[in-house]
Order: sequence, then structure tokens, then C-alpha cells
Amino acid sequence: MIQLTADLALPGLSMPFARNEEIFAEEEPAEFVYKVISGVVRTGRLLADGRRQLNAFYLAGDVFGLERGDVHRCAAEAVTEANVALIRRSTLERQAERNGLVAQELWNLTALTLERMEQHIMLLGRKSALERVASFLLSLIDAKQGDGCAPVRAIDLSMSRSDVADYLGLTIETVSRSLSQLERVKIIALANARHINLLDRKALKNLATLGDALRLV
Amino acid sequence: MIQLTADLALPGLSMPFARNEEIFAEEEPAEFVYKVISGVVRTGRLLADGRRQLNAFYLAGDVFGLERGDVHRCAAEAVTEANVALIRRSTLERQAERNGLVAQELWNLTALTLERMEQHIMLLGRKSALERVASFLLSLIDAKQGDGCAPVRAIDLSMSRSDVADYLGLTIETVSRSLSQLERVKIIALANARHINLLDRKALKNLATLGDALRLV
DNA sequence: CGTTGCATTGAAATCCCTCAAGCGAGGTGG
DNA sequence: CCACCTCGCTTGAGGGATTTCAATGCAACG
Repeated sequence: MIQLTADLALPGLSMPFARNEEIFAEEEPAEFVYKVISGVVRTGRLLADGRRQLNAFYLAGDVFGLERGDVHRCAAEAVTEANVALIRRSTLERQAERNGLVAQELWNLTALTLERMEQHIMLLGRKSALERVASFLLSLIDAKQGDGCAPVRAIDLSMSRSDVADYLGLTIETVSRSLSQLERVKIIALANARHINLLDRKALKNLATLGDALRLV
Repeated sequence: MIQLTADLALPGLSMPFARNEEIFAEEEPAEFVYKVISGVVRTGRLLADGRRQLNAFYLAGDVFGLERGDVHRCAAEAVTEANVALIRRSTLERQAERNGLVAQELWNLTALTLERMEQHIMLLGRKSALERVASFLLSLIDAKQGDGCAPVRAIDLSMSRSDVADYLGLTIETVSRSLSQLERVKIIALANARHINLLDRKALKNLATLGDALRLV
């Protein structure tokens, strides 16, 4: 990570994106690899009839747009105003050839994305709506926890209900109802639609991982 | 691929597995990387209450068990009798450090798996039962097509309805009903439960990719 | 103060799951 | 050799979770 971070941080290549602005499109040539400097980015795909499925949200420090082939198989858009660093892929691959650490880091980043996708597959294939929303909130908490060390008491959603729904394979109504349900049983409190106070973390975790065998060991 | 294939083909390390035999377990130390020589392998995870989600099926030539961390995050089992080549991970990583082509191939294989997972996420999050089954059949056809060049007219399912269901995020009953439905509209014919004749490939593709934007361009 | 966009809530409909019964092929024992 | 059992698959009926459709609320903004 250190290696790539250094390479990616070239300040000249950092670009600002507005809310909902497209960073790259599905099927677009994959000329760059991207790193979130600030803000939030979403990646996803569309079916022709308009159904949308989001793969992932990327927060500051995350790398996205890393592809095997020569085109992007997902679109990427800014969820919030975001600064994104661009690294020319050809440059990166040349470096990887010379420097084993860069190559290893490219592999690591891809494998990390893969791990997240595998977890998401379990969520989409086998979890109920309530479990999905609980898992989602918990993943946001864990991401935040990684940064600071103070226990997280509140979550600020940077994405709309529509984004959450398309990420979790639900409708916005079901997401809204699930959040209301979590509030009714006093697991969370909704200060407003985008600001959530965490009341009972243990209960949330039970819901989210009922019972992910990995966590119970 | 060529590079790794050569490395992986060391015949001394090929191991036979019986139907349903475990190849590695969830959370087991990831000591080896695996390559299917013959037969079919499934990978997946369990929730504590017994719900199962399969990530992927691997056919002859496919590599699986490639991890970033030091433990397997999925279990792997033989679907049919299978021969699997094992490569010690430490060996592979040492080679990757010295030989850029090996490193690149490791990255390629991980990225290929990632691509498949992303496609599966769309299937699980946004496709109906019928679309999922159609997509599944089509992916089997495409995998077969890759080998020979004659147009595929029949599919032999090596996995049970239960495996298909857990892969597609459905129940066995829904899988069965979807297949019957495909038969009723003359898209397929079921010679028996595991042997499917393809009658209308175009209709199957329409169902599966209605309308995957990628394919419509 | 009306408009616009996003979120919540309710009611009805739909899709898929659950439960249950039946079917067929393969294997075993009488 | 046939009856019987088992296992995997199919089919049906009913129920439940989520979607769909529709109305309302709410906050930001011109």
C-alpha cells in the first residue's frame, strides 16, 4: 500500500468531480487507475431496462478502476464532491514490470476488491432485507473505525436511498422501511434521513451476521 | 496463463477428490493455490443458520483458492470426482518476486475471478429467478464453447439442483420451476434432470441479458 | 410561498419461499 | 426378479417478504 500510495499521490494528476458526475463509463477504455483522495465514489452496472446494480462504494484512500482487460466493466460516478487521483495504467504496468513491490501491490488491491465482492455476494444471495441494511451500516461503521480509534456512535450517509437500494439489491422503499424498523427496535436513531445515531451496536452486529460462521468462531 | 499453466502442471502434486469431498475449509490457512485438472469444483460460504451461498463453479483449467490474506475465506469442495493440482503458495510467491510474468499471471487470475464475481453480483442483486437460471445456462454454454468450436446443443449439469440454487440465490424448487418454464416455452428440453438440450439459444440469451447494456451496444 | 427532489408510509399485488405430496431412477435385499 | 427403499427432482397450494403503486411529508431553494 505504501508503495502505491506514493506513486498515486502525484498531486498534478488529482481531479475534482461534482456530485453524480461520471468518472468513467461502462465499456470505456481503461486508460487509468483511480484513487479516492476525498469524497465517495460508486461503481456499478446497468441492465438495458434501467435496473442498476452497484458493486461498491469507495472512500478516501481506496483504489478503483483496476481492470484486467482494456475496458472498464463498471461505470464509476462521484457520490459526493470528490477528488480523485488518476494514474496512467501503462505507467503503472511498466513500473510493475521493474518493481516487484508495485506488482504485488496491484495484486493486493485487486484481491482486496475481490474479497469485498465475495462478501457482497453472500449478502445479495442469502440475506433478508433487514440483514442487508444492518450489514451495510456495520460495514460503514467498520470503515470509519479503521480511521480513528474512538468507538463510532454516528453514521453520516453520503449516498441517497436510491444508491443504498441499488447496492443492496432492494428498492428505496424497502431500505426506508428497514431503517424505520431498526429505529423502532431502538438499534439506531434517525436524526435525519442521512444522519444515523448508533444505539445498540451489538444488536446490529447480531442482525448483520446472523450468523456468519466466520464471525462466530 | 501459459506461464502459470506450466508451473501448475507439475504432475506429482495432482490430487484426486471424491464427490462432495472438501478441498479446503472456510478459515483454513491458505497454504496452496489450486488448479482444476478434471472435474468440477465449487466454492462458497455458510451462515451459522445453515444458509449457503456458492461463489463460483470451477471447471478444468480454472485456478481457485488464490487469496490475499493467510486464510481461505471460502470453502472449496469437489462437485464431481475431480483431479486438482496443488501449488504451494510460498513457492509461487517466491517465483513471482523473481519473475514478472508469474506475478502478472497471479494478478490476471485474481482479476478474472473478480470479473466473474462482479457479473454474479448483478445477477443476484437485480435479476429475476428465470433470468438467473437463463444466465446460468448461458454461462455454462459459453464455458463449453470456449473449448470446442462446434455450436453447443446440449448441456450436462454436473451439479445438483441444490448447488445451482445456492449459487443463484434461490431455492431448489424455484430452480426446478424455472427450468420447467424454459421447457414449456421450448427454449430447452430436459432429457433428464441433468441433461439439457438447447432448442432456442437466441431466446435464452434474450432472457439472460435483458438487457445487459454491455451486450446491446 | 410554490416548486423540486428525496424520503417515508400505506395498501395492494407479485414473486419467491415454505411445506407437503408425488414421481422416477438406481440400489438393495428378500 | 421383483418389491422396496432412498435420494434427488418435480409439482402444487398456501403464505410471506418484498415490490409496486400511490399519497404524503419534509427540507432546500428560487
